[in-house]
Amino acid sequence: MVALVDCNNFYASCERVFQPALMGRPIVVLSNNDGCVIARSNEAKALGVAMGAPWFKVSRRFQALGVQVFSSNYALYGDLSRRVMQVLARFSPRLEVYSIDECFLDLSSWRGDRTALGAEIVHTVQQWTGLPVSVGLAPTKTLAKVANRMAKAGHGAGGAVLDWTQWPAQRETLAALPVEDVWGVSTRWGARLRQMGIATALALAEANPTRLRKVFSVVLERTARELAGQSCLPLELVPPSQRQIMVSRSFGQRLTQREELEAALTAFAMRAGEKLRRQRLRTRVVSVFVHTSPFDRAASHYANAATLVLEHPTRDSGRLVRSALQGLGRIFRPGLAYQRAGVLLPDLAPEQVEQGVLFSSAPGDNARSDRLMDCLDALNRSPARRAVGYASELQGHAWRMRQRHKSPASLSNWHDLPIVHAR
DNA sequence: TCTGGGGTCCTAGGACCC
DNA sequence: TCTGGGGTCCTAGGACCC
Repeated sequence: MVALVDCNNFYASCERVFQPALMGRPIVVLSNNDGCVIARSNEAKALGVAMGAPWFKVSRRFQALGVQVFSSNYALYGDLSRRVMQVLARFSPRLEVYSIDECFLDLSSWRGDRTALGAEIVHTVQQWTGLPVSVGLAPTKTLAKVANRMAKAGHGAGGAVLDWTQWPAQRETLAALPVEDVWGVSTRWGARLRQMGIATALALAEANPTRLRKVFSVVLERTARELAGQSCLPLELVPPSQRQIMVSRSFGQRLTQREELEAALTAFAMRAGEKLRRQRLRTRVVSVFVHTSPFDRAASHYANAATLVLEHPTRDSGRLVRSALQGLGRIFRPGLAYQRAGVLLPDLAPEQVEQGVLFSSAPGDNARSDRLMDCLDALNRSPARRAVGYASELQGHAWRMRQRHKSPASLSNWHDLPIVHAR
């Protein structure tokens, strides 16, 4: 038995925690660079704001309707997410943090009233973090997703809680659920399934699993079996080690100068190094990519990547920066308007095990480099954020993203701490 | 003027091994 | 006329997730 706890309209709800006056009002949160709509409050959904809509195209219309807009504030969302997960861990030590706003809990050993437990989870998270959540209970993860969806729609017996095993209208619910709304089925597979006459979750649950595996893959077969009540996706209680690290951004404006791109890639490589070291990993490969905007009509689209295989795995930001700039040298074409770039570390290894190299001339990371990196990380940790870096980052700042509607970092910056006045 | 940023898994095919 | 049978590893591409 598994519970899926999912925060309602997470980013929008986070913005309300420190601005309660926004309760009941339509809110949207934008992607980096204030590009697209990536989260909407229920009120904004009701007004017809589409998920993924380019904000510059629809902002006039919706701001006239009173929609409040926010740039994304991941410092805030990440901190609130951590707090929610801490609360949930009190209810079951066996949990899988599935995403920034979702968590699966193993309740198979819970003997009490499950709906009551769900209601207590909803109440506690609300009271301790200020965030609304919904709970779906079911024998499989995929069905827990369905149950959560029903709970959010207000069908649950306990308000925001729905126990699938107690739900009298299972078949009707699955029959009314479009197949592409099932977890693990998106538009492409949905279209192909419809061609096969499988248009609803019920039809998928009753489809022949072997045929699904043959036509699609074992992934869809599992989804179908899960819908039919057979658990195929175990809880991942221990998060597996990360396989790759990526840092990439769209620029605040188009870049044409190589030095500007170098500045951006320096910052990205630095950030990648921080992520690498936080997880106690090294990388053997540094890949760098740039591209122009696919939406720019004037010029033809250019996208390219360069991959550098290092002689020794490294966790040294200096090495990452040098490799990234070297890679850029291979793919930079003058005269283009670059819109985005990134650094990818696709081949990670644990920090402490290192494969030796038989014919090696270059030195790998040494104790001195390790100490330097630890020192760098210590200096750059909050509150002295971004205290020390590499000089090539100073060659330009035009790449930095637009964030015209950002709320304060109320939980992660002393200067942004809310002040409560008492009388 | 302006269109996000991360990740994962699976499969097929090619290269290699004995 | 005719040329085996079993493996592994790696990568690219395509799908999915939030």
